Amino acid sequence: MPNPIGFSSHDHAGCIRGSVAVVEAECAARGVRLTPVRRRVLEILLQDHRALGAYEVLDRLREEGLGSQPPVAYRALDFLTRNGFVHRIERLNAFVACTDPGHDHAPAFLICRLCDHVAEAQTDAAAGRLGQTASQTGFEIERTVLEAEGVCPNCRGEASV
Amino acid sequence: MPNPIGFSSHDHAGCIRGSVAVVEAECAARGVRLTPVRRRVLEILLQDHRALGAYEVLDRLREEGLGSQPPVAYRALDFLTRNGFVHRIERLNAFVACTDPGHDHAPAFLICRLCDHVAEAQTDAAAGRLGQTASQTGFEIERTVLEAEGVCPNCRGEASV
DNA sequence: TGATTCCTGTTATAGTATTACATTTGCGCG
DNA sequence: CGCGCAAATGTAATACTATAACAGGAATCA
Repeated sequence: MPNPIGFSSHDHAGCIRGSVAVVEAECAARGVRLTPVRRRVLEILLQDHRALGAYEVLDRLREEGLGSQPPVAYRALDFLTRNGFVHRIERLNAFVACTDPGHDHAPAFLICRLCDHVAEAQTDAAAGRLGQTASQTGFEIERTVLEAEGVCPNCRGEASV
Repeated sequence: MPNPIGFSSHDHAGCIRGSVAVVEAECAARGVRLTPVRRRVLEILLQDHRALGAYEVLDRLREEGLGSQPPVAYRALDFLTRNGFVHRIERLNAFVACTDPGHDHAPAFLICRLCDHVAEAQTDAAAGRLGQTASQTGFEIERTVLEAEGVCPNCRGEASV
């Protein structure tokens, strides 16, 4: 998959089907279960390339009778993030579907503060300047969070600050 | 100031006095007010090179009779972060005093998941791979969050995973 | 079929953050 | 001086985010 999906139009229905299929295959390969709730949460997140809060996800589940209490949503989100199918956006306390499930990667995000859309990119932050500082001091990096906030190309066109 | 303070011992009392003095001068220069609550919150954060949650800060304020409701702490923290004297750690929903107040900079953090200490470093993430992706797509980066989670040199020595 | 493990349902509660409005303080200016 | 504005604080109420704890159900495998 090329790089920064999220701010440009594309075959969205196909994009959803494709991702679900990949995740299904990955789950089978890893011997973990993509249960109905988990699958539905993934689909909900795939609908938008937007970050949704856990309670937004929960609201949708409720409408569909798939569970109505917070732990239902949090557990599904936890499963999906543990397996790399969904990423958590720390800056927003929210979640987005991974645009490239199946490959291990250190994700980075471009977050539009106007429309809340999120694009996923790749990072090698741990290899750069921060990585040098870390190795100099003996700090062992296990995970990096890299999130850039700003204005996306679509919103830049539309005047408003 | 050299680089990664936070995991090594140093003249801490002096470090606090120095930072407060710099912040005082900056406030005067910018025509903003370092009120008693704001000053105290800064000092509280300077005590540790640890990230404190807003409610931890609030507890200390309460003990000292400086305000007892959440907005008191949040407003002071907001002032301090707006002015770059304190940074917010998104990963922890918490706050640390800046180790180099007075200079505009894009901070990055090394967060130890065992002892919760935080070291501040510099970043140029917006110039690296993520910056390329951004400029290719027309995304305008305003701010970056770069936080690395792992194990600090002190905790690595002490066996426990 | 029974044991085990993983998943789900539900209640309750903990932790983080903001809105709204009343009051006070600092400060420039007539 | 004292009026008036802007900024800061005090306080109550509430919204949003997340987890603990335990009971029950479903899939898997000996």
